[in-house]
Amino acid sequence: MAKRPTIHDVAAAAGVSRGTVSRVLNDDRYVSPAAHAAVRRAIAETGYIVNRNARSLVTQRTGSVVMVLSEPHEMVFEDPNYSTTIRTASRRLADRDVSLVIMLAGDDGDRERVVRYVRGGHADGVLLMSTHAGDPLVDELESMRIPAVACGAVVGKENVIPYAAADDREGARQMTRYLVEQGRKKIATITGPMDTPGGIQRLEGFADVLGRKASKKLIEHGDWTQLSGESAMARLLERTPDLDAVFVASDLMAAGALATLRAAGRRVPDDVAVGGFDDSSVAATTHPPLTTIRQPLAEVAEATVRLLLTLIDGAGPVEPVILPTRLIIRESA
Amino acid sequence: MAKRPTIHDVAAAAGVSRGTVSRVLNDDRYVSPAAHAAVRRAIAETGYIVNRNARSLVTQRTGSVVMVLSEPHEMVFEDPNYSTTIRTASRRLADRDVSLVIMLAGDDGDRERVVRYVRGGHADGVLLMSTHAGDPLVDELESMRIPAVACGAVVGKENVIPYAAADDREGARQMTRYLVEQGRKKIATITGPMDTPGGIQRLEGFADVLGRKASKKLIEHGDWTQLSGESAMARLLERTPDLDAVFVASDLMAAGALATLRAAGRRVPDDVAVGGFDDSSVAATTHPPLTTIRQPLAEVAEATVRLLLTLIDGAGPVEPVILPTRLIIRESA
DNA sequence: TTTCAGTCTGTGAACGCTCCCAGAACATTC
DNA sequence: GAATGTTCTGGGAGCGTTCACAGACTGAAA
Repeated sequence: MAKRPTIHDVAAAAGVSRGTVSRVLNDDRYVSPAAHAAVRRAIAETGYIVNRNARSLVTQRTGSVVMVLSEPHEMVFEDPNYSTTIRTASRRLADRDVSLVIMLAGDDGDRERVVRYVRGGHADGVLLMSTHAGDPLVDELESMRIPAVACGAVVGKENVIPYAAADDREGARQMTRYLVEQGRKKIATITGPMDTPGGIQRLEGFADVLGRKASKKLIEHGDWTQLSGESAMARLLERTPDLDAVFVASDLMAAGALATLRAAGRRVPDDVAVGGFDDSSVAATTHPPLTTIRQPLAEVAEATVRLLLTLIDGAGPVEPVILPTRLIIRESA
Repeated sequence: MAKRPTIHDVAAAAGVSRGTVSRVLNDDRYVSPAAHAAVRRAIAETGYIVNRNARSLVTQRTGSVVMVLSEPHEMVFEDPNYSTTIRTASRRLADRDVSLVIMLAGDDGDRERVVRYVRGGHADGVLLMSTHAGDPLVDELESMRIPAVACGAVVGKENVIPYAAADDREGARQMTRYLVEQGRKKIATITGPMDTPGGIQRLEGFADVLGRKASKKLIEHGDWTQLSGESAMARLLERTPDLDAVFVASDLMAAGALATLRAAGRRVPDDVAVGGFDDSSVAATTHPPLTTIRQPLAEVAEATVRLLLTLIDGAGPVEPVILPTRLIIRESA
């Protein structure tokens, strides 16, 4: 590889000094139009590209951001959201010439690595993905005072880690209301894990609409997996055979619930209406296709990035951003 | 943020010189046990973390790798493989203390950014994901002589960009053979785009088994989406109403094909057997669940990383790695 | 005792950039 | 024409490392 041109080469080619080239590079004041043009030309001629390492060394800014993916169980695989979020975030950050580093935080070793990375000053900010309640990493980041935001609230840290998220609670209300409007009388729900914002808030939305009709008997918990949806549905059916609708807090669990209902000889939606949540790719492939709540995943990711950049620029403080969901009517309800 | 300790501080604390500390840091020869211990202790005491920028500046090595995601159409969203690949790659790279930067290469602007990044010396290697035939980026990277490998072959560049991939061709043979063994006589196929390795090789495998019985009439092309699977199946059905099996080159397209078949009143698998490919998450949720071919995604990602690291270490040259697939029997065939 | 190879250590010189200061060049005002 | 600002430029210093080199200290062989 031929030696890359440095700021020196550009300066020589333009007939000015390093200082002037640096000023052009950083849009500083006080550069004569002539010098500016000469430098621009020299940069083009030499194919000069600024060396970020050298720059970071003196500015203490890195021009990159870490996205930390928590994967407590291997199961998170099933989450199709990651793809969208990673792409969207990458795109928006690139618009600002900030690069995105991905790090996993599954076990303590991983977490230690993240801390070392951040403490080493290799990132200007941190983007938390699906961080669970009580994750020690959050406290560590907090103590480092590095700009950090979460994509989806971090349960218990809503006031310390800013976040962007879909309006889970209102989404759950939309679905529950819809089921009520369809004339359903005995509406049950299968929730997500109660240490995740989706688990908690979708249940709250459900309860908001049903009030005291949302009895304990009609609530079961899953862990977002299809299998957990199957078994939760079975328990529900055993306890309340005459239920006529169920709001499932994720499409994947809803797919499981559908299987159980079919096995039990219940027709969907005739006997039992099923509502999902997410509008993920499985929603269209189930039989019948799922009526569900669409989350604006890309917008959530964009908002998260926006929050982080604001924080990094020191233009904060920032408020959480909650984005609206939408009812998608298919055939299951 | 309190000023971070430098190698100087460690040296002072340990009562040695910068050089010795550096030697300990890099496991150099010729450090006395006493000095070694003192430095280790000092590092722990001061909480010292090496500054990678400063190091990169002199070593010209960055300790990071870029993963370039091509997204020619927005559609690639549907690809559930990204998640797995990103996670696996991140994990394996982390084992070697290499960090993973994600960049998109959707349009020319993106590509230009990638080139600038790499040319700027910010990565030790490049990991190409789902790069299409004829992507100009490949030539550019080639001319930069930076270590690059692909996850899945780059069509037309198989001999210049090393890669790891699932054995698409043999996987297709497995499925086709299985359909034949089940006594199916008129077997059709829906392929992927013919500028992708999966599109090409899964068709080849199909043809390998069927020989001249794989007539043009029984072949239709899709673009990996569910919708394209629906319409391809419709065309097939119209042209050859008496087909009794179809091998679909992806699960998502297979889900589409199932919908068309159901709409046409064909029972699956009684009238028509359907075989998919990927064993992605939709495979289990379709009705009936898909018999399909499982790709070892995580292993492919691991192998890709291994190839790249070998190349970076200059321990190359390397050979492409092809990993075996497995037939997963469910109910659709 | 001298010689020599092998170990170990400290130091100056980069790496490529930005920051800051001193001073030159130019306008403007009295 | 001097005094005072304003714009612009060059170059030294320093960011935190590694690397190469020179020199000091060992112990064994001559």
